[in-house]
Amino acid sequence: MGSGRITIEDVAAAAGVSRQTVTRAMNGLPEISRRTRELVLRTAAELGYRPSRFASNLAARRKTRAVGLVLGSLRNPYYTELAAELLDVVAPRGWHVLMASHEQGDAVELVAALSGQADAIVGYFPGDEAALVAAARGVPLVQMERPATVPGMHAVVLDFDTAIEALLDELRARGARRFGLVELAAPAAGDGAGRYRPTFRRQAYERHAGPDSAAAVVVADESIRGGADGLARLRAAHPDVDTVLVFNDLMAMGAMQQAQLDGVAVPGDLRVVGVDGLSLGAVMTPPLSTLSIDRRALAEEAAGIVGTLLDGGEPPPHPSIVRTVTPRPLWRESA
Amino acid sequence: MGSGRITIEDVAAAAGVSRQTVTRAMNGLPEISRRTRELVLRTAAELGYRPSRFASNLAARRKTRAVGLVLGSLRNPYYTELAAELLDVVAPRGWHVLMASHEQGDAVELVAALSGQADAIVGYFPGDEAALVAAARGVPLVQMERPATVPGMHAVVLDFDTAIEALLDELRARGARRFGLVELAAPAAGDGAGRYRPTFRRQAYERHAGPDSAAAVVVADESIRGGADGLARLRAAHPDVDTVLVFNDLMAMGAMQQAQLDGVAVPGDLRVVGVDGLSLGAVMTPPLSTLSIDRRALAEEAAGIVGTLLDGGEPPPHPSIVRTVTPRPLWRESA
DNA sequence: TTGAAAGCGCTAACAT
DNA sequence: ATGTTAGCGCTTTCAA
Repeated sequence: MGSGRITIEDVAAAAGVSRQTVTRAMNGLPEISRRTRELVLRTAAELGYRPSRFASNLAARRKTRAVGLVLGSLRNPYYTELAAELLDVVAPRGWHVLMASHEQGDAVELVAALSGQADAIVGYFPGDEAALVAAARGVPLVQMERPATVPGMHAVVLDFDTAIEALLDELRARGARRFGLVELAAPAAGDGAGRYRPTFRRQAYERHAGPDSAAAVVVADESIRGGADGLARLRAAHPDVDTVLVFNDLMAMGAMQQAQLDGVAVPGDLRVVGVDGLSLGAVMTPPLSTLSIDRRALAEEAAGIVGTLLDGGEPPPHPSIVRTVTPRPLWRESA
Repeated sequence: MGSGRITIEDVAAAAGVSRQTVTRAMNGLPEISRRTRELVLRTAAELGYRPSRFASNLAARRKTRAVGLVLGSLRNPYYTELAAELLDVVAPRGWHVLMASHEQGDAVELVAALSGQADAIVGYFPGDEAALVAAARGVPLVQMERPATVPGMHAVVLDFDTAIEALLDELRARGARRFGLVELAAPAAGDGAGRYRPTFRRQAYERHAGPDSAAAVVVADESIRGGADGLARLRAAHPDVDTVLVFNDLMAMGAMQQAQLDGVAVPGDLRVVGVDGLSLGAVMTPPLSTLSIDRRALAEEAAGIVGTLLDGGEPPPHPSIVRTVTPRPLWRESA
């Protein structure tokens, strides 16, 4: 007895029909009688037959598309809301989405693993771009929030320079005099662990916050706790800060929590502004003002790039495609 | 000129080597000289060659596994935290995860689509089980929070009866006299739209809340707004309710918001308890007490079932496997 | 170190 | 309504 898997051939033999008839029954094709269809389906079920998805996709005319999505963490609503948007955007095109997060490994490892199952990979890839492209083995990569610098890498970037300049201007108009920033710390583990590099958000902040405020920066972990902790350290070092920009909304929630704990009135004593535009921010007390990133636009741009690459008719190699999305302030009550 | 895709054959021809040599170069196998490897890699890049994932997976000895995950919505942190746990659980086994949500279509449609790309599908499947199993075409289904009643369907269920009885007892000990429930409304669209069926949570509530409280139930949408709205209606109809159980934490957040808006002190005037155990609940004011569902356990049980089915050595058909997880109260400050 | 032959398991034309 | 013949594009023996 062959010990391998049960194939279409086994079913055909058991049912006393041809392979083709089994295909017709399994896939609900029309050219088959009710009787034989049911016979085939029954014997397939009895044998526990399961079509090989690789074989059927290889033989089939229409290949189904799949895109890999690499996120920082599924525990940060920013990423999951982005994932939600991407699903919404690609579902109508019939694309599948394979999910992965940095919590499971190096970006390079994730890309290598996904490259065997996806036709394109989009998301956040910290690390060396050349290494990423090599790991992708020809599968196109679309990177978020960082420009593409090598062939095979494409990008959707965020224009924080424009956005943060406008944000700070408006905050000044609302009375802000002394800014502070709770910036993202270097990742503790994985790719590039411990190697801190100023984020684009910080760079934009330092360019526009004014000389007094540019130095009022602390780094903190990407979590609610991290934000709380960061605010405490910021206020200890810079008691005169009256307006704080926090790296993202999750951390800003922690900062607001800390402010409340310390008896600091928001926005009376301290204006707090996050970045992301999470809908959850509206449930805070007071509701969180934020520099909102249009996740739908990000998802659409990324999907657009993938579409161009995969279905654009142009044969590879393709020059890097880069699109830009500009965040916009969402004024609620914390600033 | 053939207008089809670029195959390994094209690369082999262009590089003047055999197909096999191209495979060796692309996959980083040892038995090849540096020179030819680089030659092959270069010409592959120039031609824009991308290996067919279907062909390579079909031919390869080691088949990679993929599990489909069907969730209600990626905009509800409960589901995304569950997804995070599932990723953590399956990543060490090298399984891929294909994501889908009810926002993109009927459970039956989603299952049909995923069945072509996944080796098993787990998650939430409202709708007729027989139809789901038929749509899965032999791919095993593992359903959450609903027992399996047909072959091909397996399940991880939640013991709300035990959990809610214990919860209500403890609430009584804390002074609760009159309970109310904000229950989930029927979905507005998709599968089974408009057809309301009492949830297991409601059934358990009605069994244990006592005759006076069993009737104090309103239904509301699965969203923050829905929860706010639900609490308003509950209090209008049953002003004497002093303790409210809300279908999930997301809705409970809305309820807490509404209470604050109406000047109702929590937990002084009204105890509020959610269900899920979201970490975000800790950031509310006051922090949300909740009947916590152990998402890690859910994910582990589901993955365990899939493992048994796929790698258990037993040939299909398999009898339905059902495992149980019991939610436990997580006392914070809202009750 | 490289090449030739033989599948992997299925679907798509074309018969019949 | 059913069977037959060719592939799909790659990896794996095995031989050179």
